[in-house]
Amino acid sequence: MLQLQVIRQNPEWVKQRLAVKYFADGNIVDKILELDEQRKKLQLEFDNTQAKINSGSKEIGQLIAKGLKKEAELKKTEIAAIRNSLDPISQKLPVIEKQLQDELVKLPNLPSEKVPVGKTPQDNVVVGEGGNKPQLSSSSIPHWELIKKYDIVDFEIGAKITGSGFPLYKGKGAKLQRALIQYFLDYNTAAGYTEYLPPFMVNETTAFGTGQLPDKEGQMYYMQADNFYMIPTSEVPLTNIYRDAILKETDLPVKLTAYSPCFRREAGSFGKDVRGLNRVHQFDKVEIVQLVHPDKSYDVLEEMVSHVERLVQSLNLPYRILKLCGGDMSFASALTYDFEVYSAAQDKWLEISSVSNFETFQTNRMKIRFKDKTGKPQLVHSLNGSSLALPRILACLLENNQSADGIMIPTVLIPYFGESKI
RNA sequence: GGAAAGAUGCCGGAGUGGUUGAACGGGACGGUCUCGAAAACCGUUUACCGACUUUGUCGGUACGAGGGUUCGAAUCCCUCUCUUUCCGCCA
Repeated sequence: MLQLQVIRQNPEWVKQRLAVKYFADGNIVDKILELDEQRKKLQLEFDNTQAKINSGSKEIGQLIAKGLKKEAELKKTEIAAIRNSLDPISQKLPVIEKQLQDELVKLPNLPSEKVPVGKTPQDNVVVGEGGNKPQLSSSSIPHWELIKKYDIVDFEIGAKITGSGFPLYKGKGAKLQRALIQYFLDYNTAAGYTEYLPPFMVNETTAFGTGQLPDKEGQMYYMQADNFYMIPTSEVPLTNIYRDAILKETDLPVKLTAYSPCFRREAGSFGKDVRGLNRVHQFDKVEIVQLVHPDKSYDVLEEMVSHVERLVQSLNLPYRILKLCGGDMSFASALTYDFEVYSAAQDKWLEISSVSNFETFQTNRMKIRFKDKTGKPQLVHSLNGSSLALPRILACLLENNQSADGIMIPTVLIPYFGESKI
């Protein structure tokens, strides 16, 4: 959620920045300013009337204390009349406030000045790459065939148990997941991130805090009986740990990491992009989150990108880093880098991490603040990134490392996996 | 799932209708003292909204959340949420 203050101060600039994200409805900005004016006017009226009631009530108390019953009764009817005049205001005020809020949450975050102009994924800018694309033999096969060959992931039984898109990992497949999770977590904690294991279901307030609600209900699994949502990423519970908190400046940066399964309905996805492990309803991911001083968030973003880059490098996968253009960015982000690994048997780049700076967009919703040097509370900046998402990593490992001898496990994973190949 | 108790400021904890934004204690911060520190003493210490003569003054809101009674509610009533203890069930 954008800060009202920012919109007030420079509405035209806000509209310009929104246009970079191809958010066309600039009228919302004007509507917000208008509602804000109305709200202020009502607020003033309310405050003044309430002040009269408060001082009048105090007088009544004093009159009663002096035993001046008659005068007190007189005053009572006087105040009651003022009270009645307050009713229409106190009914109208929350309505306007709600309208203002409803408009405010419709606006996406403003893209940073660093965001490349562009509308589609073709306009994203490659800012880094590494690793070598493997030369596979003609007999090489895609991962959805490899998992059958080695009997390590079973989609049919997953579908039998739950439905399509719920893979069942088996044997060495299951163990490799565990190895990857543990390796990723160890890597993150070694860099100073505190490990958490959060709840996998969250309430409405929490889902609102990170921007999943409103409007993205359809992407989350929902437990009607309890009004809970299955988390689409552990970013949601992790960032909400600090909802409504006022931190000390010396507490920053706050660095959090967690493993969790992620649940996504992926309503509307279809076609060959969803084959095998490319797109599933439940997958495992290790996430990193940071809450930082506003002056430092863009440095921290770069630091998180290189943190993830070193992790990808350690797995010996060919990768590239994209800076997303305005049109391809998510609702809440101010600047996003995507990591993609090259899946050789599919001849395709697969997204395995997305690292973003949200500036105050999330923290304004959650009211995560710190006290600056003057003692005033100020919103912190929030950032997060995948470090890393597992299924596509697995797909690439299987495809790129296939050989006549089996699938070769990257050296860094051998201590966790216990073997050098599948 | 059943029963009981409870939810107050950074923390502990008073407060059952009228200067209580909140006693008392602790913490934190500032000061005095000291070579320095401890102790002692003095002082300060919430957030949000708004107005203005905008490093300040004033008004409003907030004692789990929402609603109600009243001239006036932390205090009375209703609903909900959460916590603790006991019982039941259970990995």
